[in-house]
Amino acid sequence: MPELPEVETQVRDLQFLIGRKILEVSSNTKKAFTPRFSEFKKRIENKKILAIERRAKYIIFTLTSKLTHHLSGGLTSARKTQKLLIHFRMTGHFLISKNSIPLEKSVRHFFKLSGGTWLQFSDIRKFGTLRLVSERDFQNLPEIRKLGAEPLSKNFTFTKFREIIQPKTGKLKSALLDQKIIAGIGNIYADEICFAAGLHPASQIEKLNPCDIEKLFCEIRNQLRKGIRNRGTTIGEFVDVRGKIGKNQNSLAAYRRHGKECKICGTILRKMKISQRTTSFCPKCQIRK
DNA sequence: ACAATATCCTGCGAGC
DNA sequence: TGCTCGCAGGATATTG
Repeated sequence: MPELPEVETQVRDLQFLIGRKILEVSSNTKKAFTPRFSEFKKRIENKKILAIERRAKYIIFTLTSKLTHHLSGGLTSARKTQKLLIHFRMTGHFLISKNSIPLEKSVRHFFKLSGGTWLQFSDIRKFGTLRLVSERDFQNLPEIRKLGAEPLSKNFTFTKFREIIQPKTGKLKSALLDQKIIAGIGNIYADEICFAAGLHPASQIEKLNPCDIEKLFCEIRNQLRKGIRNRGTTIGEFVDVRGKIGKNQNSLAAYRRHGKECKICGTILRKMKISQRTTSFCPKCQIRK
């Protein structure tokens, strides 16, 4: 499932589309759009892509919105921007093509761009969402406002992390998955972070000591960076915009490895449910606090 | 105020 | 072989 590293991999590869115009959009899964597809289409066509960025697991396209105003002096044109907000949820990803032939069976939406390029949105489970909002509405979107710290940003320091994690209670993995605390971590990287930090995913946060917090801080960043370096984790369907699978699945130590030997001590990894998510861990290497 | 549960959806692997 | 069933899961809406 696309988490921060997978979304980041796609965003970096899509940068060459900046400056292009969205000529036409079509879809066979119109439910995914906000506002409704007909309105979305009207508002997005003939707009230029100004920026492509990531926030948490969202891809944010900044688009031009050319408006004409009748002012006292005559006809002038004013520029405003709007944002296209995309969430891959479980199985979404973009693919680049030179024509409109679907590259995968599960391609749901097509964006015809200037320069003879098509952007295809593939999504097996149809959970992905595409939302177009004005710049002003974007600033007020609750799902964006509520997002927690960006773990790879400069201002995510150890002090900052300690401040946001210390007052929390409950299980460690639940906190790692909570987008309101730290944004971008999903089930794969949550298991990997707990394993690398040597902490049991069901540990109570309030029982973690300063050393545990520091290990966690380091491993949040290490594991996410490693995921990006490896161009994502492919378990099932994730590929980059050229259709190439990632490499991070080859070096996972915990995620979905229950029943297999621990790469450090050889103990058989166990599994349990935490926050409705399957969680794999080493009962010997990962201390439960 | 919070936590637990249902919801969306398709593909895959297990079991018979 | 071919069916059914359970499971996988991010975020949100709903219920307790």
